[in-house]
Amino acid sequence: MQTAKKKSEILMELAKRRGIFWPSYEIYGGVKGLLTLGNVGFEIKRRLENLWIKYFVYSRNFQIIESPVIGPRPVYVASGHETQFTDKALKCGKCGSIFRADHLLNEIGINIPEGASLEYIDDLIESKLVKCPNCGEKLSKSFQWLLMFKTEIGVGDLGYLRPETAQGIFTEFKRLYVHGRSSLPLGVAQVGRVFRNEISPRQGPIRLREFTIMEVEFFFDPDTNTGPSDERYLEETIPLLTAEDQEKGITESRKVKVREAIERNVFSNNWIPFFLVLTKGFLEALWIPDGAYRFREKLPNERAHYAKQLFDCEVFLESWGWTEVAGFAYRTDYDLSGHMRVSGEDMSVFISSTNKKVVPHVVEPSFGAERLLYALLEYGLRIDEDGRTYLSIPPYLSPFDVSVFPLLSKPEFIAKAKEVVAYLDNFKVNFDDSGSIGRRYARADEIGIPFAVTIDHQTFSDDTVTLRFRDTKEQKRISISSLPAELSRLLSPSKPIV
RNA sequence: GCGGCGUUCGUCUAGUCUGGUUAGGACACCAGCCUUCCAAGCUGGGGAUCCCGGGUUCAAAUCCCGGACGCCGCACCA
Repeated sequence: MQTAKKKSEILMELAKRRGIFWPSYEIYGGVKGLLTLGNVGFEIKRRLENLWIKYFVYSRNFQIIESPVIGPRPVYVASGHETQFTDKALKCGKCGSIFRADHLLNEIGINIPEGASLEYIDDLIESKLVKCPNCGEKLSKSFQWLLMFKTEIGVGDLGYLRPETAQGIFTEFKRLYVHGRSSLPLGVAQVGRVFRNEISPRQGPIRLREFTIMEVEFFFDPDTNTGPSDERYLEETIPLLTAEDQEKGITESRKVKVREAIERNVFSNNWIPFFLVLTKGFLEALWIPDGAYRFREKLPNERAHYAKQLFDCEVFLESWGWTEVAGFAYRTDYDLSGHMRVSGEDMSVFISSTNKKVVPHVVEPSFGAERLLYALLEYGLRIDEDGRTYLSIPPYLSPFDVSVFPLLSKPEFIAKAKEVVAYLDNFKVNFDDSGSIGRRYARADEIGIPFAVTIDHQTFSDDTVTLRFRDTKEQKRISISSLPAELSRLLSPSKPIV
């Protein structure tokens, strides 16, 4: 635990020092929950997003779109966020403690209905003589804490910054369905910034007020689209912690075969386990080790308002324990039906095989990019015996493809190195000619650059260079002309397992 | 929001209790020399309104008050 603490501190220090990420607006004192990604962090995150797109969009032949960050109020009335994505809170006038109204009333055996008004709560507090549990004083009138950021569109029209990218897909469903050749199932993805006005964000890069979500809205007809036709996912094993297990007091996940879990009716539909298996392969491609992640079913009281069933993908982080990096929600037809009701547009589609109109159901895999970035870095961070710190992250996620160094900082070496840089113009190259060669390797290792090409004396006689590997420090000789092919091979990402 | 602790060059930190010279160091960085492979060496250099605001004092990094931010606990976490 002592060394574990140390590791996360080293990582945070490295992140600031080398330009991965740091708290935003520091010259104005900083703002909680806002993060700036530096030159190195930007590239790693962008490559992480690209890998996600490869796994969750291209490999499935899904659509990907980009919708506005700002939405007019009715969108978030229809989605239920305006009333549900909110906490009704009570403040003690004396000691200043804040309580969630529903929790406080629950403790004295009163269940308040969903969406109860503030007046209703105030009446209950008044009539039941509920006092502050901390100091016993009178509680103030209840107030609403909305987790969405409010804004104004034009003059006077209330809008919200999106708390998820999903509504930008649901609202466009009719057109997206046509673009998808009017057939189900239909997957539409989006990667983008979302905003949540947390009361008190903590945990550095883990809990942010503005962050990046990568999500798929997968639309299907529950009667006819019962699961993927390619059944390879059924044979895969995943670390699973079900709600049923948790209710029995079990806290450890179990490795279960998907086919067997389905037979035990663990999942409300087969698309959820399919996405869990796809995610397993994605985490492996991030080099998150086996045993460091699990899929935990959320208990009914932990679920978002729109979810009938919800699994979290949790990664174990040294500083924060099991941390949610992705959620898999069965949203049913909740969202499309909500938009039908509020907008008056018909969101149902015709299924020819059953000759019926249905409002499609939705399964939503949703990933937090910054949390995955942090997990990637934490599991990549290595500190060896002589104190060398380096990031052992997958080559295809590193901030540069390759370094090119002159062995000596002499003009002829530098000139030759620059020739090689120019030759490798299909790669993102880190060129560095300052300090000793060892120092340059160390600097490159620290931000996870997987390979280094060094121009040495022999280069001048036979046009070969050394190719050094970050994780092993080993080197091999290779001709300059075969570098592009060799690097391409080394940098190619792993493929989805299903 | 509450309570406790903290915030000093890019980074880590000494100094704060006990107010008093140019706020010291390490690493990093820059220039030059040296150097045929893993944070080497030599010389030189730049770099800190001591988180912000106010107060006490002849004098504040240091003491007091308020705020911001961070960590820990409480609460919260769609």
